[in-house]
Amino acid sequence: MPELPEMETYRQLLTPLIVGRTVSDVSITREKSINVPPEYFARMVTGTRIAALERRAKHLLFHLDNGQVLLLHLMLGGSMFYGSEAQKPQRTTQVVLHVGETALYFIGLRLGYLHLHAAQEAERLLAKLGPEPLAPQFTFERFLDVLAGRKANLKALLVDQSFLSGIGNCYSDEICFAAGLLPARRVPTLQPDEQSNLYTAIGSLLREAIRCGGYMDMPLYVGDALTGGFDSLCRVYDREGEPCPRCGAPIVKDEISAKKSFYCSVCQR
DNA sequence: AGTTATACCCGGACGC
DNA sequence: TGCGTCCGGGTATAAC
Repeated sequence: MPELPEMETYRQLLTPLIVGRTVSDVSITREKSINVPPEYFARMVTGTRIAALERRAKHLLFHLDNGQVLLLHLMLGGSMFYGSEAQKPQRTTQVVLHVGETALYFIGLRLGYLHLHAAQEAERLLAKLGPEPLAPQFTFERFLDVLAGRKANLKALLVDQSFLSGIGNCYSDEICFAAGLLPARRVPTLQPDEQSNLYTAIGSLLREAIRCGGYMDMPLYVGDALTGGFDSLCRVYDREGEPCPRCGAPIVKDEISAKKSFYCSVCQR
């Protein structure tokens, strides 16, 4: 499921391909994936220029030059493909934005969506998101501020979008492993050095994952060599029974706060 | 206020 | 192979 690094990878790869270009046509094959009548959606989007592409947590915002924004959330299983009809993978698409000869295909939007909003409205909808973990303003002091008073375990905390935005099930486990902390550890039990390790792990893990193109398996376009590079670098996520890369003990799969969780019971305390 | 339960949705995994 | 069943997962919302 796309999390912050996957959406950031999309943003980086997609920006030179579509920003500044005009949407020549729109196809909608699943009305539930959008939030307005298809005719209205098509009328508002067709002919507009994509002025900017912005990532906010796990969302991508397509800023149109008419003041409207396409707000994308891929949720589970959603993905995008950019290319020609012939190159497109054999998957049903829910929405297509045609850009000249090529098109941006939105695939696997089940719970995911591509919603049309006025820029101000999109802003309002995103207002409850917690801080961006990679923003320069997100200092260790700020981290301690948002940590204060929390009683939850690390798993529940890290995936809580109002605490920090952009982290999901995979990276919460990878962050806990990098910090040497069990996902079931509760915030009030964290020692000062553990708080510091956690903060450092959040930044380093997310940055590494972005550098490697995230862990999504489907390339954005033919010849895309970046997307998915982090998949083979995941230390614990979805690696039940495999040896811990640090100590060799088998990775444990557990359920914490109703979330699937993977960790090393030797390296993480 | 913070934490937990539930609905949403359907591709894909699984069983027969 | 083919059909049926069921699960997973992030988020909004409701309920403790």
